[in-house]
Amino acid sequence: MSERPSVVTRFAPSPTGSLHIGGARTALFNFLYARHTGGSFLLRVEDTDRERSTPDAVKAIFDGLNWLGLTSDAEPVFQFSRVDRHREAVQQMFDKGRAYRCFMTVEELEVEREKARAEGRAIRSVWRDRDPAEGGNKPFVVRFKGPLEGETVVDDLVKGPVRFHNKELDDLVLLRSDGTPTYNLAVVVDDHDMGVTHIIRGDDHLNNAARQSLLYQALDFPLPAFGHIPLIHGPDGAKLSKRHGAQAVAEFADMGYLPEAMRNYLARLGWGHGDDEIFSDAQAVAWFDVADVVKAPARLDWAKLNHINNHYLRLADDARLAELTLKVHRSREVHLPADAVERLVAIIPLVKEGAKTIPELADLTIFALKHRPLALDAKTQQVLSDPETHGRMVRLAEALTGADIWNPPALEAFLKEFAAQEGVGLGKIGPGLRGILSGGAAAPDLASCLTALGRDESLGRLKDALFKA
RNA sequence: GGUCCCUUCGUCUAUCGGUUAGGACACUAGAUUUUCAAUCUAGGAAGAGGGGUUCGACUCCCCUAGGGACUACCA
Repeated sequence: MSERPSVVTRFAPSPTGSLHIGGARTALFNFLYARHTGGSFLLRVEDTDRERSTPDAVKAIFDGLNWLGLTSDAEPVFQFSRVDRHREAVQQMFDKGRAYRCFMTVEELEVEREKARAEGRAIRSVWRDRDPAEGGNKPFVVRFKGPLEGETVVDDLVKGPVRFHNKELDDLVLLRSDGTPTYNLAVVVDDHDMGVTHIIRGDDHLNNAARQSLLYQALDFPLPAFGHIPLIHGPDGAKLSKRHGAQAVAEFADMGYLPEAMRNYLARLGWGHGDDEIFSDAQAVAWFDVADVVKAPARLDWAKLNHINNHYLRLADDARLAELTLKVHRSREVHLPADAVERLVAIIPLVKEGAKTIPELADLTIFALKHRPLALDAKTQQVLSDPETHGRMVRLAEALTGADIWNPPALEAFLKEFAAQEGVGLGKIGPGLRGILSGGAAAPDLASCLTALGRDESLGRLKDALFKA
């Protein structure tokens, strides 16, 4: 039937730091496009720079991708392990007269660089047409012998056709003087060998795409499709950096954002499907196409991320949120009761609509984890110091003791009824009761508070506050 | 400096020659109210500027301005 090879995309980070959200979005787009087309998504670690690549960075990147659920369909390829293959490719180019040894010293290179810039052209080595024997035993790099005329067109999936004059494209270093392959050579050979059909990456590589296209031609490799997506900027429009709050996906995780929320937000940043704002992973897969990616860079918008995270917090399983929230309480060194998890599972569904992140969920649940007797805040103490209010609270506690109505609607009705009996509005009861139950911390509505705390804990807190000493 | 990319409300975006330029977040006002939220209703808010092409441009072309990437023996 169809002879068209299936789509293969890849994410190819260099392990020199953490996984940034820009990279994460690139990975996401590659992942979505692969899933959308029924193809596969691969991972390659570009570790040819031995100086800067670290195992910690590799781990950080893998952790980030796993957290986001962007797992590759095959074992990750480590680029450095493929040096022999890279050298082999260079040999092929030598055989075809498409590569040459360049014995320029760094000083000579510097002079040529200046000259080329002044003349408005790309760097060319005098060794292009010289006999390598003249170089003797001096150190050399291997350069690509690029075409001097004509043009190279990168038919980009998102930017459209982009034309480059070949004379503007310099003779790339293929092999360094120590014999190791450079990035431009390695990507081309690896993408070809891995069967990559669609290269979706940041548009900081758009210029490289032209140079790499030349390498594909020289190697007789079929040209893949390119899709260069814009970078993500900070809220002020400048390149995203530390001062914008966060850039590593691990930081977003620590700040209490859910991976599914990040996926939705990141997908919507620089790509859209009509008016759809919130959508499932399945919908993203069904709808995504690189061709629909927006051409202009997008800015990170914390408010919108918060909004989306709030949405997914509402959908999330309460036990899962309880675990996440518990971690935050632990990190805050809260003295936790033995049944903390149970308490959290009970209270989270009542407060999560008001939370944007996990730390906020911690703020909203701390009242339920307090140990009796609670320390009451100044405001509550003041409210209770009023004899009338104090008396009313005592009557409420007594009435509550006799009632067997521990569910929100019944308790709500009960409180209203009690207020009516007392001849006052809820405003005369709410602040005091709330303060007693929460100690002054944020808490949901009263009926929910009572329900979540449970009869014993609720009555206990009332007793502590009203009958102490 | 050179090459290349980009430019619709504050932000993310829809529009693919004919719309009162739509939606979302944010914001403002009101409603609700026992805290903080949440929720509901209403509202303000955009085609960088200038030339063309066309009966008709946000949409196509050119110029200008602004932003960005690349210009490494980094990736």
